[in-house]
Amino acid sequence: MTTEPRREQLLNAADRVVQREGPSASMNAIAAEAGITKPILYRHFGDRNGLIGALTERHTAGLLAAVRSALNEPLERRDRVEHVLDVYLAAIESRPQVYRLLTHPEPGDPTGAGNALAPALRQIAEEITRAIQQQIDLGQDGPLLSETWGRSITGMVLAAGDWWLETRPCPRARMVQALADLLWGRLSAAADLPPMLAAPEV
Amino acid sequence: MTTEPRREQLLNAADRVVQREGPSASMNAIAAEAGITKPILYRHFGDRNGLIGALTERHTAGLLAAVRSALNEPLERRDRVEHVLDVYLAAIESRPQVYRLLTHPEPGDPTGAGNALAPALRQIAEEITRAIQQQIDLGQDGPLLSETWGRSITGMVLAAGDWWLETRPCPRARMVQALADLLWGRLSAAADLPPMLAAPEV
DNA sequence: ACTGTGCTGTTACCTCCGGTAACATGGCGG
DNA sequence: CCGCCATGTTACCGGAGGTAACAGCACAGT
Repeated sequence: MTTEPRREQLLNAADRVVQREGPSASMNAIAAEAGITKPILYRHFGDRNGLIGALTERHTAGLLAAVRSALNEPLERRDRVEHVLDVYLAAIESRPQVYRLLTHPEPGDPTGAGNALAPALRQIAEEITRAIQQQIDLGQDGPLLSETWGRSITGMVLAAGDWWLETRPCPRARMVQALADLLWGRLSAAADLPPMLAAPEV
Repeated sequence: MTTEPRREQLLNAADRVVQREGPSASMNAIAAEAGITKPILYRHFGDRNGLIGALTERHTAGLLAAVRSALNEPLERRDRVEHVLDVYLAAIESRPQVYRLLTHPEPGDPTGAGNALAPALRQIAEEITRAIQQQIDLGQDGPLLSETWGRSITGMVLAAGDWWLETRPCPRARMVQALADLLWGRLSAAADLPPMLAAPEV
């Protein structure tokens, strides 16, 4: 009963084919990779969402634990935030396909049809919310702000991380700085630029 | 040649059925709504992505123009940012289904397979980048920061907006404040809370 | 008046997907 | 020896996106 070895084998096969073909891999492909046929997969996982869910749960644990631990590191606040950002970026950098599975749930999901955030990201958002709530004094607006910010920061880092992975505009450390600077209000602190009155010629 | 009226009719039908059934509406359903059959749709739009693309382009224009104009409003920086946030939230509030279509491109898209941001959002991100670049003095890091922040802010507002639409935790104006506060570095400015040594026992 | 051209529309089909029903094995405890 | 249960199979269903081939119809040009 400890971990149901057959299930693990099937998940390993699914993992391989997802790494190779991306999250839209078909059930047939996964079954073939496992050397069997579809109905067995359905017996073990119910439906496709069950399989993908089991697959993501596997990887979510690690990412979530890493982020959570980073959120509780005993550092100055800025350093802690940078540490969290670095942990996330390092994670998605090390295994892009896996992270893509976690962060971009492809299929038409009838359950909660409009979620921007995949389950793994929702958990991260909740973790951030919790950390804000118990580490930072935001007065009576605390609950609303921390919830909003948890989602916001998650979405922000998701989008930024995707873009960074695609285009690699700078090393990771610099990206961490750029994101932390944004959260630290550098957007509001910087000086104005004189308005462009007309497009300069040439 | 001016606007190809037949195409417009078909897009109107597609619009109706998407409003009703969400972005995963089938080609058959759209054809039926238009009172015709599938091959005509394919003659006009090539494939499903073509149809959805044409449909989104229609609505993207409005949203993009609204955001762009808000970004160039002659206000104090904080007020300008709040204005942009309010414009976006008001837009997604007024027609959620349409904006779900714009912001969450459901299908397995082989083109640029990992984008967190739909085309409409990519354009918004670029708009924000441009605004930052020509309004704010960020020194030599300007280009990198503005690009990063453009994507980041877009992702942040996307995630926050989705969550807000789903759960409606507060009126729009308050949400605008919460997001602007985050961008203004309130996360870094707030006081520490004393560390919880152990879970209180009630 | 005839014919070509181009758009409108149809029916019928293909492939592939997620998912299921029904049946065939093989090991293992009573 | 007998169930029992998990393993595996083939064959199918409904519905998705997409295509081929054919049928009207309207309007130009000769």
